Amino acid sequence: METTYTEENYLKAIWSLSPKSGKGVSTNKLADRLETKASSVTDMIRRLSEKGLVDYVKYQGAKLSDEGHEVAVRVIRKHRLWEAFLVDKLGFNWDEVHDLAEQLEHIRSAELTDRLDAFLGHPSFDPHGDPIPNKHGEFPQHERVSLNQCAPGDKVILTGVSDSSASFLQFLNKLKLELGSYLEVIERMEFDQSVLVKRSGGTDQLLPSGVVSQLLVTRQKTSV
Amino acid sequence: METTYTEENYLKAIWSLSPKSGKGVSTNKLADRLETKASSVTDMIRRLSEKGLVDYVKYQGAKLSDEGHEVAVRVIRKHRLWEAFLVDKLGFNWDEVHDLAEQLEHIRSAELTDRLDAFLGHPSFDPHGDPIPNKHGEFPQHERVSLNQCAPGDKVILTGVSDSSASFLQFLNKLKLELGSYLEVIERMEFDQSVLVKRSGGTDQLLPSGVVSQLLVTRQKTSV
DNA sequence: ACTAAAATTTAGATTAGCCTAAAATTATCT
DNA sequence: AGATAATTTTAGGCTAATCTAAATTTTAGT
Repeated sequence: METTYTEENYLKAIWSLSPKSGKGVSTNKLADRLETKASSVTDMIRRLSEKGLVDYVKYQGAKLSDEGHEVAVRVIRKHRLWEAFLVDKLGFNWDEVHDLAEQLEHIRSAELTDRLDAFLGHPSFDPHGDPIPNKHGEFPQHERVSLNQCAPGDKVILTGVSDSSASFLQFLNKLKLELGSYLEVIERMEFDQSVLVKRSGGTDQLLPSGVVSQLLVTRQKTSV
Repeated sequence: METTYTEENYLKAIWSLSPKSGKGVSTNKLADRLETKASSVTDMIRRLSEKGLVDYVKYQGAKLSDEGHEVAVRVIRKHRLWEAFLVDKLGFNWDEVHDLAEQLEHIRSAELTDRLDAFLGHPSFDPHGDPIPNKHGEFPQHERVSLNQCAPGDKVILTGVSDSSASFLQFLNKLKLELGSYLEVIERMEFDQSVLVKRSGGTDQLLPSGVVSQLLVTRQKTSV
């Protein structure tokens, strides 16, 4: 089955917006994500449905079919591998690579993808900390939680962010936070829900609640 | 100026088919190269002409404008750099990479192109021996020398002959040598000054000294 | 030079992806 | 439940890139 760039972008958007409930993704949400109009989305969804890539019932949003899911995961794999390449090999900053990967993810060649994967040493996570599915579409095991959900005493590694906007990523740079950063939760401030953490150097740092809620971490050790 | 993939492919085709005479490239030649119909070519040429990328006079073919030439060379630069990447870094064979490079050449990012260039060590030639223009669009100097003057280890492209007699050219055909052929000098035989070379397929071939002295080559990479 | 052949352009259609405006459906609020 | 708001779909059009078939222009042969 041949898919166009645009179709792949729709499938990817449906994948990432799909609620755990198993419900369809609404037309407006897709239009919003894809920066297009609801009517265009309806159009495309119907075409994807005719191709068997999406299950679609009028007024009930779009769900990926098994085949659509496969295509979406393949594109996501390529996106994340290219991001890893751009950062690890070409020296880009992790906040500069998204738009480039949006282009590179559509290059068609399973052989290229697999060779790139090998060249990079079969990485499990991309520079944003997102998991990279393997060639069979399987995601690596990992349990990530929001820093919000951590208790004083938790020792964690920053493995991802919920907000990938440039302004947020630049703010993180200012805070000297990056993927792989080690943090120990000291205390959550009652006053405004900001969180005091200890950094690997031993220095303390106060993280505003707006930041805390966007940080995804993997627990190294849970207190209590 | 924004250019679509298709426009870039047209510009590239015009570039590579442009005769030295300075005449335009004919509609049919372009249709042939681009595997499309003459009427489609006329259409596109007119659009490129309106954009100022091509100089076009009805029935007289297409010539690149200065701006069109710039665009074409930028695409060619990307194509050849990606080919070098695929072969040198990912281990593809040089005859497997063309179609992939046809996709990758359209990735839009001067920054990426320049970083890739640096990552590859600013190569002057791609795996097919074609010169890679630098970021200013300048092609590397190619100095032609007689194959006689090459040392073992030199990697060269056949770019000319000193003897244009029919009998010599027919002999070259027999030897399957043509302009653009890639050769790696293995050894010069003391006995009769014939030269052992490795051809692109990996096979060795012995060239009699009479032939060697008439072949003009461009060094891709000099040993020593 | 004239005519036949070849090359090129024009005319009119098609498809993917998008748009606006209007109509239809579903959700929400008293 | 009924009215209104929000969401979604339909209808009708647009553009880029392509096609076929017909018309035009150039080239080549005698």
